[in-house]
Amino acid sequence: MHQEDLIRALKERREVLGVSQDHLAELAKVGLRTLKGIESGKGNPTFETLNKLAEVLGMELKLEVKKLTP
Amino acid sequence: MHQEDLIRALKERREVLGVSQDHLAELAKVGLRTLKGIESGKGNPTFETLNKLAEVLGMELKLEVKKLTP
DNA sequence: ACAATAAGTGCTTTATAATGCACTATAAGT
DNA sequence: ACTTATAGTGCATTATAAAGCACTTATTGT
Repeated sequence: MHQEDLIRALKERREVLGVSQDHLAELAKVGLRTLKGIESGKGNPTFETLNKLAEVLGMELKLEVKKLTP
Repeated sequence: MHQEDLIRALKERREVLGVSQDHLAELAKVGLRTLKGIESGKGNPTFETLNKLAEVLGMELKLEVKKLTP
């Protein structure tokens, strides 16, 4: 999953849940500026930051061996 | 996936492939010190660093909506 | 026991993620 | 047109990830 895709997934999930950046940042205990930066494609978030956001959004980060695409 | 689990998965995959930290760091274009730090549980890697390592190890990072565990 | 390979640690520097604040831009509703 | 809410941007500071270097443990093979 490339960075853009991951960010898109994050943002879409937030929007589906009808949560504002403001509110999400608060719930996930992430700086609002940080969340704004991530969603607007700037920067390179840390695992911890992504995990905090994912948690609140009912998502999870996974690291898996790639399946063959037959 | 918690940070420890993700790191364990990374390390196990490297060992299964029989690749040294040295070699993996070189292939993934990640500093050796950085990889050592990550595998020994220190720090909080960025998405980019994890992705570079995952790529070389034939793995991928995913962000998914959590499935219900019934 | 020794040598060789791999993994882990302490210290330092450099690059940059995280954060807050103030501002602008856009959209949605009245 | 004017609020109101939400999203995005610039700038500065602080915290910390990334990196290199030198060194210390394991671990493995002879």
